[in-house]
Amino acid sequence: MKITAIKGINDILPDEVGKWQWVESVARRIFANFGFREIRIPILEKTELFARSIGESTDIVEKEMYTFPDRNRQLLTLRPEATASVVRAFVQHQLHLQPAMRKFYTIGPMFRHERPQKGRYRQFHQINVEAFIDDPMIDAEVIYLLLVFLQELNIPDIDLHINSMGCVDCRQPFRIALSEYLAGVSERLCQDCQRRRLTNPLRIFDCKVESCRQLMRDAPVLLDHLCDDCRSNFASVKGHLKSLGVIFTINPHMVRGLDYYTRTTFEALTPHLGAQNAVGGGGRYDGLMKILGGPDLSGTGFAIGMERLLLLLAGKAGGQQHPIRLFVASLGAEAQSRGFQLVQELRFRNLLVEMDYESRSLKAQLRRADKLGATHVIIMGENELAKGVALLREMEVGSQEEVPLDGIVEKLLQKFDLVM
RNA sequence: GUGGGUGUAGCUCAACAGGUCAGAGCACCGGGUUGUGGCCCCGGAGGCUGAGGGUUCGAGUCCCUUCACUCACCCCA
Repeated sequence: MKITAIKGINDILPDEVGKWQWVESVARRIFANFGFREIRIPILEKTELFARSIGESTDIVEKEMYTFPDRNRQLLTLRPEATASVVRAFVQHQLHLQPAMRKFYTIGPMFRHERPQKGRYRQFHQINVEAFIDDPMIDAEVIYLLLVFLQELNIPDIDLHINSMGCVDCRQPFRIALSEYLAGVSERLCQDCQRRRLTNPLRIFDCKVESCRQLMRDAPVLLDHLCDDCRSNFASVKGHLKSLGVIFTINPHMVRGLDYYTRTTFEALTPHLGAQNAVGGGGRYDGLMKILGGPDLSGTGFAIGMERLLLLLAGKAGGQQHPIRLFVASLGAEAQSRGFQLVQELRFRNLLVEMDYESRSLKAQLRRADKLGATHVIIMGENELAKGVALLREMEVGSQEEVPLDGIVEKLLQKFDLVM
């Protein structure tokens, strides 16, 4: 029985890594322009952190977390999302005392024990952005940043949906109104929604069953029940978005999976992800930091699914491996040893060089050099060694010239413009 | 957790209704040039056809079990 990777937890092979690095570098560049600073948070946290932040009765906490006791019998969890950790770190290090430290991003793996499918894996990667500033302007900025980033990557057909989830004050009366409505139509809901009605009524807005959708068309909507503060806050966010030329759809039925969202929520949707439709999503969370024992600062953030992003990028060129520049081919033990030394010295001097470690035919070595994309090859055999030279072959044209071994390193560095 | 699809060489896939069916292309290795790449030609290596059991004279092909992958439901990035 061969040991394989765990279901839904995949290797990223060298040929794909270029794309990952490219996406990450674009993210770092743009986020930096927007004043966000990278923060690196642990992959493992105390289970309590997620239970308290995400919400005890969410699917994530109830059945999707990788949770286990460590050797001291403390319950630990592989993070299913990043926001809780960023907030925890912010609170733990008292970063609110440094007013210039309010905007963060982080990139890394998350874990959820779900059945894998297209665009959904048990270990998946997110790019997260969080800003702890209480102003509708920051909501608009964060949304704008998400769109700018996706645009920079040339992701096609992105549709931005926004909604407001209100605050504790307006959500409570609304829940009651919704529950009353649902109780009235309960028998006409699908099986799943019958269950949702009691566990998470808001989710019924997400149901794909046509009959449920019809019923929900007449259901009360949170947007109509916003309190004055929330209403004007939402208006302000929309105003700022418009001022930035952002095109959006107000989707009063959009529901997000984590309990901590308040007021502004948003998703970047695409039709190209199979059963999935969100590449990125996020929103504002008012009470989270206080729940986690910190100051009462609100936050706004989003998460982008890396794998989903890469699916949308598939087929497009993205970050190639640097082709090597020089290949050193040698014939005979003596020459091979000299070649080995030459290769290491050139590498030390910052040149991308490769060689063949099995003593193969010159033909085989040149073939390898070609495969690796070398523009030049040094050929060293007994004949050359005896004359105290090496051959420098230009692959493109197939010409070669003799180069004295004496001072060959400097000569090559000059050739590749690497002399200091 | 539930349902559908698929499992044949490293990769992508063939093999009519069970009977030379274990193959092709790419990749890999070697030769064509006693020491010279890409194109071309020739050759080679590589698979107990996911695993186990059953039906049959005979199974990659049919049946059962199991595992894996995949898509979808659920849920979410």
